[in-house]
Amino acid sequence: MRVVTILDVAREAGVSITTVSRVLNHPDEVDPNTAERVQGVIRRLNYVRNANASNLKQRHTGFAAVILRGRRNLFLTDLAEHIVSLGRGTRLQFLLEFIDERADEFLAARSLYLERKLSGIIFLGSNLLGREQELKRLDLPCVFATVDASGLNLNQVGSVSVDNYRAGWEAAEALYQLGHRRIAMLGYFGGEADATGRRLYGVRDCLLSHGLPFDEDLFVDCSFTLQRGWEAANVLIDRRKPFSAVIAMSDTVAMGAMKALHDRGIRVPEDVSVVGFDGVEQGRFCTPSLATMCQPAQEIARITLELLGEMRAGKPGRHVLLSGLWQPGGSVRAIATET
Amino acid sequence: MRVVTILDVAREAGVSITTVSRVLNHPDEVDPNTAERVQGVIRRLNYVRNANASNLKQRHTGFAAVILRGRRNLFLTDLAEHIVSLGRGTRLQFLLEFIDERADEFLAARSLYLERKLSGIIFLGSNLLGREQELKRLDLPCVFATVDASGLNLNQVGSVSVDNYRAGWEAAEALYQLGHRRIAMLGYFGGEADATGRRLYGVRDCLLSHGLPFDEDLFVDCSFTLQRGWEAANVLIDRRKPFSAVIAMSDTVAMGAMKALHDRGIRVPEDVSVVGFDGVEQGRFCTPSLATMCQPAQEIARITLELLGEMRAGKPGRHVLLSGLWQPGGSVRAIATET
DNA sequence: CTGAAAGCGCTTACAG
DNA sequence: CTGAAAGCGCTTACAG
Repeated sequence: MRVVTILDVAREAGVSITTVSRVLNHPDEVDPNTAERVQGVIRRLNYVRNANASNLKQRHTGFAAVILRGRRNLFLTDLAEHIVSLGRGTRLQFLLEFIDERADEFLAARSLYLERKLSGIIFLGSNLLGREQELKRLDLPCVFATVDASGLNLNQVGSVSVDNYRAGWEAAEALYQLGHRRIAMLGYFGGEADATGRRLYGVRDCLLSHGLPFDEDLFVDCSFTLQRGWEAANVLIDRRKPFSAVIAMSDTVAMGAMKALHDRGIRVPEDVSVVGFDGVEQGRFCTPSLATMCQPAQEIARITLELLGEMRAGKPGRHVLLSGLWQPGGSVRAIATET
Repeated sequence: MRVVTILDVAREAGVSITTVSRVLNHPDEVDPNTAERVQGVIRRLNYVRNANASNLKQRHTGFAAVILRGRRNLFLTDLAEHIVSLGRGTRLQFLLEFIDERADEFLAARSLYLERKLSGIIFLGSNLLGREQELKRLDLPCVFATVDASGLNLNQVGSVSVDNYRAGWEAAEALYQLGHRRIAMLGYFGGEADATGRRLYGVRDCLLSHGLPFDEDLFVDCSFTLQRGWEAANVLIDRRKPFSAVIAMSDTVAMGAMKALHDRGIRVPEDVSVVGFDGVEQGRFCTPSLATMCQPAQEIARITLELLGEMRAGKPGRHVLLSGLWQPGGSVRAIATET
């Protein structure tokens, strides 16, 4: 396959390669007529710039890694897809890495960095707890999507996430308003620096604010797969403590739990209401449809790229907090207030 | 951060850059003592080769693209994940591209190739129909996963897929044996060169072999998302032609259809049995669980990498056919044979 | 076994 | 607004 280069375009358009390059990189510095003619030739010849040559000059690799922790997490997969797709327009190419939910994402980041000389890293579903040193060592623009990293206060770090604490609170409040008092929780207590940990704190504090105690027996720790959600709900049921609602820290877990409830002859929402977190498409197609606290995936993806771009341009990282959006669903119902 | 180049290493080791390059690429062509000394300097200086410069000169870049057509196709996403994960051990790095289900994957492949000088392409969910010329033009190792490309007979092309025709036949046969005679189909008639097209032919021919006519009214064309499956099932219901079972050409479509049936007050499996295709995890957590014809994702991923490796080593492409595996589920039931 | 030199395709500071 | 020329960091055919 004969490869079309910038020289072919230049010859065909009767200009120098400098001008062609300018049309590509700084179109406003070129005479509009010339630019148009060159563009025409580019299209006609199907010219595609050689990224290797381009990046060689510009002294960067044009690669950013997207490290996705939690292979089976529908929301993160979705988010990754949005990011990769949005990135197509830009000069960045994304290397998508899937790592295990409880694997070390900083280790993965570091070896990728050395291998590929990345110009940025995007972390999806990371847990920041006690990792400040590792992060500092990385020394390149990092964006955390879905986790608030403002606590770290590093220049090369930005983040975008929903206000997980508030979102957790609001989800619990929604159930409280519907009359629920015995609310079980399925999730992972990752602590203050963890997205889902914050959700749990939000839920707990909402309940406490209403004078409801945090009941250990109504909490089951689980990681974020359908299978684990199913298992966790079974554990919960086996404890034989009454509950009228379940808040799962992700839709995937919620869907696994719905299945478990059904398998045990417990009806949703007649016997138990179920609430998820994330707003994945699958939840809307469950039976009953899953009520959930949505994270705006599109917007998170867009802002992630924006933040990465800013840091690559030398600006300090920012930390963006978005609101969760409550999505009603058939999986919850109002009940007579429990005593 | 000062970047260490091959020149720094050369100076430090007291040799030419040619020799350093040789140590990197053809160590056996260098005097062992020299090689060792250079290696020492490389380590001491933490030299990492600039991939852009290297790739600019070299034939193969160490990058292969995975082009996933059908963003919302759970099975393909799963498969992509397996491939990327398996690839971690090898020298290949995968660039994952998501393109729209009915977009042109060869166009995407071509521009990625030109931009990044790929050393291979993996197509997930491709439709080969009439694309032989485009494929030939690509002129680099290509593997089609989930589509049988043996009909093309190109040296640089390999494929691995389940025997979709047979799998379609067997799914239909399973329903036939349970007494079903009026079997509706949801999917996309992509023709002989399309994975799901073959499934549909298999279903049709199985029905014909039992003397059942192919009824246009019981077929609805739809692409592979939950939403489209939901819509297609509604179209089907609106036609008011009786049917006792639905075969969907993917689990995603089947799950959308189950929701639609439920929304319209039609019970699964009491009123209608539903069968999917793929074997995604979500199907097992549906209510009722989805009976489906599984594709072995792990194995497809493994063989895909194997085939790519073989072709990069100069061997001709092979075409591997696997068997689909029938997975029973609560979404089907036996009925009294219709007349 | 080793090195000087050409060149991969592009970008940009400089001169006009 | 445009072009000639230097150079990004590497690989390899060629000569020694």
